Amino acid sequence: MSVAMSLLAILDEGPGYGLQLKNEFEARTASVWPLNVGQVYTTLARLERDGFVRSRPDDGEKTYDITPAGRARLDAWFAEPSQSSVRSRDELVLKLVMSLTRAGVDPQDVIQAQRKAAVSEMQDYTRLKRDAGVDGDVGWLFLLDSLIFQAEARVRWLDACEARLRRPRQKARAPKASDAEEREEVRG
Amino acid sequence: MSVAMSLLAILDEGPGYGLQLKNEFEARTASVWPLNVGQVYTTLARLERDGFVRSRPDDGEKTYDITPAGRARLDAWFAEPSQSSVRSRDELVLKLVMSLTRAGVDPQDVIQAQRKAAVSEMQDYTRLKRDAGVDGDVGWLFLLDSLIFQAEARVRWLDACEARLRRPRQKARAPKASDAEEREEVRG
DNA sequence: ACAGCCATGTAACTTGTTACATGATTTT
DNA sequence: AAAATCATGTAACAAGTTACATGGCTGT
Repeated sequence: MSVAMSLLAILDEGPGYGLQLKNEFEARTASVWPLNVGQVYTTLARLERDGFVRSRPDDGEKTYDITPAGRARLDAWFAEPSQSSVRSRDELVLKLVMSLTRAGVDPQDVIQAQRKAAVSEMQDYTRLKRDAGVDGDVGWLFLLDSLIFQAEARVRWLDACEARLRRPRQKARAPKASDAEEREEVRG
Repeated sequence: MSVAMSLLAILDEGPGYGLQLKNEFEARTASVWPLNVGQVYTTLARLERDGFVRSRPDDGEKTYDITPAGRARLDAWFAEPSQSSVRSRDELVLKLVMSLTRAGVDPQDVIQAQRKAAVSEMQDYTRLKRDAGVDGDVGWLFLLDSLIFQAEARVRWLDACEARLRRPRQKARAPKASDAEEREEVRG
């Protein structure tokens, strides 16, 4: 959905064609989120199918225009709250939760490996931000900040998990709906 | 992928069948991430196709076992870093970036609407955490913490964006490939 | 008998994604 | 002429998701 709505948003600023849209998109995300050209065409076809854009064969390029319905859809998109939780199950969280009951895997190891990756990510983005400076493109700075904030939150979350694992003050509560009775205890 | 790997992780603790796996999964995510039963069956079929599980027709239920290949795949999954940036383009970031160049939409409004939603999310999860207490299920607490940390990061990111918009110290750099020349100035 | 749950499954669809084919124009 | 770039497109697949069909068993 995000890609479709982004293309729609670009088209709302004026008509455009396939490759041009790809370049616009990547210019705004500065290649952190590369976009395969093929996907632009498939997405445009789906947008046209749904009546959000209309194609107009020009010279060599096939130009697309946004329709009133497309504009309405775009308005709705901008107004909608983007729920972080619902959007998709967080892979890392599932990984860690699942590691808790897995024999042979120490959750602490998982935490440390993921922490290392997150810190490294954070450093990369921080470096990019330093290169961009304070007078860079606003959109690009927003994107970088988001990546940094998210990575930082991730590191802090991993630290909190690690701390909680180190002092298991709880009485090893029996699992709620599970019927696995001889569940293995997490080794410290 | 996350769902498939999670089911595989549950199966690694012992054989199981469809509905049971669904219940196990939901018990561990306490219904924050509900899982349609149908998806369990489609996912199991795909896992079997790929040789990660093997089915064994029992009485009424069809029991599944993890295979050595499945165990290997699981090991790899636990070892892999979960990259936050690559996993998927962040919808909210795209929304905000795209709103920057959109006539008729004030990025500040987008920010405020999203901030409100994020704060509300945070409060919901914080309430849930308070109810869970410090001696609750570890996995459940991990999940809640993650949701809280992510929502908090989101709020702080939105605040940072808002602050940056309010003091446009930069010389309103011309957009790279865009041809929108009369860009509206953000109102303070 | 009927309501309700347990249990399995499938057809259909969405979004994302890539590998590949094709032709036109431009550069070397 | 060969290589590169521009431009469009398609077939195919992965993963997620849901609505619906089907059958068995249990309690009232």
